[in-house]
Amino acid sequence: MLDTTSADSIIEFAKKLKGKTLRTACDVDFDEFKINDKGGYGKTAEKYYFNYEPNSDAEPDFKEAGLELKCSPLKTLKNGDFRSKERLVLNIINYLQVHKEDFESSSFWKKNAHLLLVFYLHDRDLNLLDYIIKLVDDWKYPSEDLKIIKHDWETINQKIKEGKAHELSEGDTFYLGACTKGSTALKSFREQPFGKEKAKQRAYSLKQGYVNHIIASIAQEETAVYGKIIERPEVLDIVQSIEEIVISKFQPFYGKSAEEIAEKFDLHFNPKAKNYFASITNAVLKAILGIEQDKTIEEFEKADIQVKTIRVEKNNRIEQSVSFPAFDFIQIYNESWRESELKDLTEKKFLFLFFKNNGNEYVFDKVKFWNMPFADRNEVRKVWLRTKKIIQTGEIVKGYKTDKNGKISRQLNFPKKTENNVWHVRPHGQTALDTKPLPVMEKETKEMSFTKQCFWMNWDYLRDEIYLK
DNA sequence: GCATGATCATGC
DNA sequence: GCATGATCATGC
Repeated sequence: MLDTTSADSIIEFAKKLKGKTLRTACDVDFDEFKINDKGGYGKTAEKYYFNYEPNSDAEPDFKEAGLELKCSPLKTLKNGDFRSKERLVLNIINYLQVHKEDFESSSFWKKNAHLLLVFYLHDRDLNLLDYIIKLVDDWKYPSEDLKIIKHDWETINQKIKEGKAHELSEGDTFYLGACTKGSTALKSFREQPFGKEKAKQRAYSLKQGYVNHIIASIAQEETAVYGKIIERPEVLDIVQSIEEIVISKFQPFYGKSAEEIAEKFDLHFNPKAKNYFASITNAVLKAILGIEQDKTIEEFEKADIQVKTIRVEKNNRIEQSVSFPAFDFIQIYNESWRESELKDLTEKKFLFLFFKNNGNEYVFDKVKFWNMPFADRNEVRKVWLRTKKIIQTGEIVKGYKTDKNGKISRQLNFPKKTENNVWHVRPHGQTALDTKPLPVMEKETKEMSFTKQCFWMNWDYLRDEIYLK
């Protein structure tokens, strides 16, 4: 018998879901219901497994036990490991109220201090009732994480107090994000207390990287995989944030050459490799932060930080724009901007490591944390929409060019660097023959695949908005 | 074998 | 000098 006043009893009951599906776990004839709406999974579990009516109260779902139920999808990696399919969305940020709260008495903390997590394996071909439940456990934030989450919560509050709720971005924070929630329609815009501009509705959320950390922790793989930057949580009481800790650790190396740094850490990389500087910075990042080389940087993973190594020339010119992984034409074709990977990327936090050419070598210049300002995110959106349009029409190739060696290259219609101040599209594969499938036949080549492409951040945008600022 | 994080090479 | 299409070394 489920005792809804006891957290232990509820958790124990929930754990019986492991290995089952909602259809097999609930004593209900689901053929009588139609369940397919978004959020349907959690509602169904609440109603038919835990036997209570879903609500949107400010209190946790299991009020007496202080337990908030969250159901969330997993995906499987090629090696069989589980990862979170998405961020974990928590309660809506009430812009008109939260500025009066402090963390300990906040609506966020009241509702989400103790989570009951049900992770199921998502499969687009299945009815949600048939998703297999893989991991079930409760979650309380370890004290070192909680300090970062509290700092994140305060960062979000600060922006609201400055009348900038409409400019909120997930990249503002590390573990706890302010993610958009609800439709893009006008009705999902909200008043904010200190600004005239209406702000898109957002919810507190645990970043995908942080959810992965929870999953690893539940699956007890954690110690094998992760290293930590912050060994002693009390450090955070003195220093303000992850940003300041990382920057302070890098500062002693400013002015040293890449070779000097590599030598100091006994690192050996091929200087001709295109990722030479990235290899060094990645290894040094770990060395400086006191992390073993075969581990990943836990705090960075949890916060989904994008690390980019950049070479700057003497005149502050940055020779190369910044690339990202090749995109999937079919995915873009099927998605809206709101669902897109690129929209997520524009809300991520970046760590840039700059090396500057002093005439005969590249010297470690500085590091900079950054996330994209509101107005520029909209520019990226425009580039994405144009890219999608081109994929939809199948008009990718504009023409051909032959160089003096008789080598033919194609001219493409994808958004070029000259068309937008922030962002563009260019090829990104092993060769021009390295392709990905298309949803619509390319009109010129008559092929159902095309040379891999990716989004790029314009180098002059990087120089003006990040390096020189 | 391919994703990744980059740089190279050509021509205007 | 810079835009653009193409390509490379590495690691898993």
